[in-house]
Amino acid sequence: MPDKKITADCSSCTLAKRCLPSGIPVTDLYRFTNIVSTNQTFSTGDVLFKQGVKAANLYVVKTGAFKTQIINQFGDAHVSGFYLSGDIIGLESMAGGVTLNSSIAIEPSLACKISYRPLALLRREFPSLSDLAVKIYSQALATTQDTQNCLSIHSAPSRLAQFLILFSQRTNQLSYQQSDLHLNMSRQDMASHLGIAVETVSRSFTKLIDSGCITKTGRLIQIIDRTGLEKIAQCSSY
Amino acid sequence: MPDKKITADCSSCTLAKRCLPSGIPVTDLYRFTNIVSTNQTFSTGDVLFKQGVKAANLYVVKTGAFKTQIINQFGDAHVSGFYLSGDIIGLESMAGGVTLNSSIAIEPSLACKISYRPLALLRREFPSLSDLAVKIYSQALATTQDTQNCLSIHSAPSRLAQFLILFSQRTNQLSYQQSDLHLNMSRQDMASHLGIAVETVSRSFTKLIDSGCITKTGRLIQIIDRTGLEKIAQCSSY
DNA sequence: GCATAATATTGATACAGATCATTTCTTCTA
DNA sequence: TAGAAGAAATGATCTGTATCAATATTATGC
Repeated sequence: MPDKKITADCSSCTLAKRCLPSGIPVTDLYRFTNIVSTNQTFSTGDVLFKQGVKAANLYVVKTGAFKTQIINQFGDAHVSGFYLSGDIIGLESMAGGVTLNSSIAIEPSLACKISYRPLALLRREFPSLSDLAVKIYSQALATTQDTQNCLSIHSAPSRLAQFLILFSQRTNQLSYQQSDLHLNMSRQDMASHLGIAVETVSRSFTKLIDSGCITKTGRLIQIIDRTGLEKIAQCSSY
Repeated sequence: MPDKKITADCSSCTLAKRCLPSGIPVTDLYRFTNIVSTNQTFSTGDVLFKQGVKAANLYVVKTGAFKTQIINQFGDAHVSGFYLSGDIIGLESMAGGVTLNSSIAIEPSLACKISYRPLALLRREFPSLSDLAVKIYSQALATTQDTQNCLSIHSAPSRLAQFLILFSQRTNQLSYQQSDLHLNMSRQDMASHLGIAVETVSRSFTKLIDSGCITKTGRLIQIIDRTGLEKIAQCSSY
């Protein structure tokens, strides 16, 4: 019974404690695993969903990373967010019925797909799942506020510094002092997300390195002086 | 029994259809009115809640307008959002237990206060209220994404144009083509929210007026050429 | 209705970052 | 491993916006 094996995966998943199953009593977990398609594989550039189509699913990132982007009428894309292990994609389109953005894998990734409808039914049945939903949404809102705050910072190096701080907080939630971070996204994606030119991203990296706050080898960043980085991030924000 | 009169207010409220009561069966509405402090009055500058204190309440704007702002360690304030009639304030702090921003009235206003705790109990009891919560959160996320998108626009006039479009969509949800809009906030607040200098806000207004897209008398804006305004908004966004 | 303060606009200048061009580095494939 | 294609960094120039200063307009209290 290979099917059962796949859908029964949630109980042994390393993310289970942070993910939606934590909202369901262990004895009823099978109810949840029935509505999940676990561990779907995505290569870099693969699309989870396109902007403007019927919104039908949530995706939980298991490994790897995704971005969401919004494309306006002139075809300009803006990267609205990055999603890492444990993050949930598709929350903002649940009410409207139409996807507000596209979601794309930015490295080889695994994600679990959950349909809106059966999830809503489960939520109605299990109050603890309803509580979890509110908690997840509340945190998602807090995260977008952080991002928004970051975008309101003026100088490019400050904005990049703030981005690195936020990113390191998200990737190293367990050990805040962990200083290594792997930037999964291209400079192009970072530039779009931060609202600055690609070249300016590079130059800003150079400045952060010269100031002695970070080191960089490829896409691997090491934060040497977190306090210094925070000082740079706090300059010239409205 | 004046107390009863006040708490029984929701059934006759003009916002009831958009507000939380719509998630509760009419026959049980009294359960909801019991946990609401309706029509609390606020003068310009009055504070709903301060950043960094215990988060305990949601506020629904009945009339008037509020802003939320985040203050960093250096005392720089960033206006993260504006809240108008029907909007709900305090959603993002529900999970963490601590307020992530301050909320301040920007004109004489009325707001209804709802405590988190009893609301959560009601939500567990009424699945339709749980559905509504998800819908409200989803829409709130969509709104912040709009804002974020706006902040990623480069040129100041484009950003202002986009802000005006979004603002008019929010204030005139019923009649999209309505072209009058009253900007409740000061130039300072707009500047902070848009991440540009106050002077640049003024200059950008002048440009929008010169281009023939809008007219302006004080804080009252009239959109003359919506298509033109949208074109300006779409220029030079990443 | 006037005086004062607060808010908003306009002007002049300097600088940060966009843009285009070029070089260096990295990654992928044969 | 070499070569090609892509991504990232660096350089030079020019434009847009921040900043500081001054003026105009709108609100507010007496």
